[in-house]
Amino acid sequence: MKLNQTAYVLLGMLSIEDNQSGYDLRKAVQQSVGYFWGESYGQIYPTLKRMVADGLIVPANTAKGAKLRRQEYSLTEAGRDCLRQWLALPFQNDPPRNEFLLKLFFGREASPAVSIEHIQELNRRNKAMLITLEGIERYAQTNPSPSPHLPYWMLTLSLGLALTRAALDWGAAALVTLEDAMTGSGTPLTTATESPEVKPG
Amino acid sequence: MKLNQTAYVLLGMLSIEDNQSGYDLRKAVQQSVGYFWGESYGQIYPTLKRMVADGLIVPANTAKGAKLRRQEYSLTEAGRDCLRQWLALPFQNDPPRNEFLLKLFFGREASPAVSIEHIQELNRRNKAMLITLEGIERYAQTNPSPSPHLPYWMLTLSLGLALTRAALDWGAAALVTLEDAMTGSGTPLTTATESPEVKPG
DNA sequence: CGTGGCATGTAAACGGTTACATGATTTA
DNA sequence: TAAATCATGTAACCGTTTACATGCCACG
Repeated sequence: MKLNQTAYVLLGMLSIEDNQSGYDLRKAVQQSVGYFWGESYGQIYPTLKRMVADGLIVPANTAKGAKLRRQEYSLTEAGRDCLRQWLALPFQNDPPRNEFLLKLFFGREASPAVSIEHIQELNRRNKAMLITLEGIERYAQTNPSPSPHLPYWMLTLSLGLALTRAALDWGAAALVTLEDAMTGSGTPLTTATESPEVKPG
Repeated sequence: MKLNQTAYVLLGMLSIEDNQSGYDLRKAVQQSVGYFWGESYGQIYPTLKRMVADGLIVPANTAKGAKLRRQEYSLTEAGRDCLRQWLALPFQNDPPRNEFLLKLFFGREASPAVSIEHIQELNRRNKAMLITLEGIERYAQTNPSPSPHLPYWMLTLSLGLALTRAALDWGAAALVTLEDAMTGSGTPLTTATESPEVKPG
């Protein structure tokens, strides 16, 4: 019984809240771990079937209502055990692929304006991300929840905040570097014959 | 002619240094962009064939030596154009999948010791990464290269450094939080009723 | 009555990794 | 001569995304 990562996310989500449908789980993933994890229906539904076959979850009929044709699931003991075992395993470094950094690395082949635009776009995305994360942080602080999950959630949140802020700081400095080099007197970036100095600090 | 990302990496690498074989390119990728990009032979060799068929690169015989049976390639004008067009396109946010954060998010289901161990492991990996990146930085500063690529390379390097340092700072603080909560008097982590404060600055 | 959200699912295609197979050359 | 590295390639497999298909329900 070898599972894919999707299965573990679903187990985790069901460990937080039971009796969720595939649709619910997709939303839950998006709204909670969405900024560092994604799942698609094409992955979720087949995986749920498989997890039922493996005895990790059981179909559970909606107690109240049951208006729509929807299938909810809940964890079995085996499912909870499986989740715990997976949690204790060392985490894998996801195969790192950062298209932004790749384009920046090859930036010399294009006009400096291209790299500048990419950095500005990165800054825009990071600013939006920061606003989102700060909103969550504010919400958590003003609506103190007694959930035992909260400390862990706040830790993931604070890493997100720290990385986003660090990237924004870098972005501001990088723009200055590139724009200086672009408008600089003797050493335009694309035909540099001397190595421009990267100032430490 | 729709290309995969691998093709663009290879174009970029050949734009930096011409006449490289599949083997060379793999090494070049590992040694330069390895900390944010990976490529395997199973991807590189078929892609090279395709790029030849598409006229983006041409097989070039080794001028000097040619001892080993190896096939080198060099960029065509079409290949260079193709690279430039791609560079100017907006970058995609890679589907973000961070298994470390996922396990931390579900941490409540395991013992706090499990999450602590994960953070310690993350810190170990980040420390190693920091040493590597700082080594590259030191090398670049003591061996000033006149390469016009250098400013771009240094930018990618400095982002790597900034993110790694931010993650290490977070890791130290997170350990304190978790260990405090673990040994704390009234509010063990698994039944926390107060949200731990995330100190700004 | 139409739109948008709820809800489930499948099929095709893709991109990528892994394992395997082969053999030459260099270095110890 | 053994081991490490150079060097190329293929086949199987996996996980994932995307597009497509279907249809119900609530609300305006």
